[in-house]
Amino acid sequence: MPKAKITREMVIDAAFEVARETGAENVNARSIAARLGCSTQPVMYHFARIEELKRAVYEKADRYHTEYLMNVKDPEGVMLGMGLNYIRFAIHEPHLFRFLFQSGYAVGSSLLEMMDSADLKPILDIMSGAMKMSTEQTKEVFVTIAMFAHGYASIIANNSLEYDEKTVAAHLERAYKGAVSAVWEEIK
Amino acid sequence: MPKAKITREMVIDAAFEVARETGAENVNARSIAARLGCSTQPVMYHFARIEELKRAVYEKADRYHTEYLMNVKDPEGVMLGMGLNYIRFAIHEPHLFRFLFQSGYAVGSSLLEMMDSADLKPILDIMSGAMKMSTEQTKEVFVTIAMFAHGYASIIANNSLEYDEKTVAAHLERAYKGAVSAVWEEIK
DNA sequence: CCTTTTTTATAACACGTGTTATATAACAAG
DNA sequence: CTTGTTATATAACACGTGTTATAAAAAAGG
Repeated sequence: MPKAKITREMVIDAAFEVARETGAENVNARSIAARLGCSTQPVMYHFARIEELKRAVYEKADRYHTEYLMNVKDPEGVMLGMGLNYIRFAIHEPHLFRFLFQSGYAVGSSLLEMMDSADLKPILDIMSGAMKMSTEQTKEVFVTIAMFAHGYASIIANNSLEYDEKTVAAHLERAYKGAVSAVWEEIK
Repeated sequence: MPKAKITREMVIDAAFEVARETGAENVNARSIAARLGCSTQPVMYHFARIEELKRAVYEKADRYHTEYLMNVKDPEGVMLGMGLNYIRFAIHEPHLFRFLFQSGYAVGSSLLEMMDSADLKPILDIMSGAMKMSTEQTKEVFVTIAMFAHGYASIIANNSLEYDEKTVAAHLERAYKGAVSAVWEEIK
């Protein structure tokens, strides 16, 4: 049994780069084969259906995105930092952003379900501590910031325009301050 | 010169309905012809390139969207009302929403350019009056609400899930209150 | 009613993509 | 070195879409 020259991982990596550079709609047997300098057979050998390959690329993109968001130094400003990273991702990886959020590959969970997911729990706890708020209050601020960041990011990813990160940061910060003060207002 | 049984407008209308019901990616000569109960020729007769038809459908969708947003009774709550309409549109017309904002047909203007567009000026003035704020302050609140609404709407349009308008309205209202108080904070 | 022009129908071709068939090449085991 | 399995190459088919060719049908003007 000769071992494959073209491994499954090589196929995924090539497809990921195609998706990243030109969009996931360009992931197909022939384009990936061309990038690997081989025929379409190695691709079809590892993935009987192209759909499977796209799913694998989606999952890789999802991991990359999560890692990208997590890259926050200051634990005091986790929410703001993650929000900014969310938008920066859209600026630097618009094709991946669109693949992740506009291609129908995402598992369909509603916003409110997402808020209660196990993955988010520890992050919300960290934010909660840094912001000196209850988990419920933190969630409220988070929803506002998440929607704001997603909206901003969506516009950027779909219009491939230059955006000044300073301006974006200023807008995000204002939204953040507002969301926080809205929570304090509710108490009074 | 016999008059056409299938008019240009009938073609656009049929294409609009296809886009609205099943997505703009399904607008093609054969699907439109089938809906009109004719061959592909009447379609190609009025639109030599399918791209032209899609552009016409885009413009119709754009007008429909604008009209949808404008349907606000209470002039006191224009901004909130328009924000809610923006999200409601995504709930009820997800395919049109995606066509309008995620298909690459939108003319590429940056957010800040859009804020200074002539179309928006009168609306901002109305909001400004109702909110007892300067135009600059109104713009600041508007950016926050617009991004929030667009983010919320994008998530809804891309996940085809049921959303409770009451819940959405509550979230939007909180974001609105926060954005307003953030502006007042800046003054102090 | 006939002619001319316009509108429509039918059919075909080009091209990209998914997928499959067939055969060759390469390697591990004996 | 032979052999059998595996990995790859080449080629082909199916199918959907854009587009074009050709000709028939239909109406307006005379």
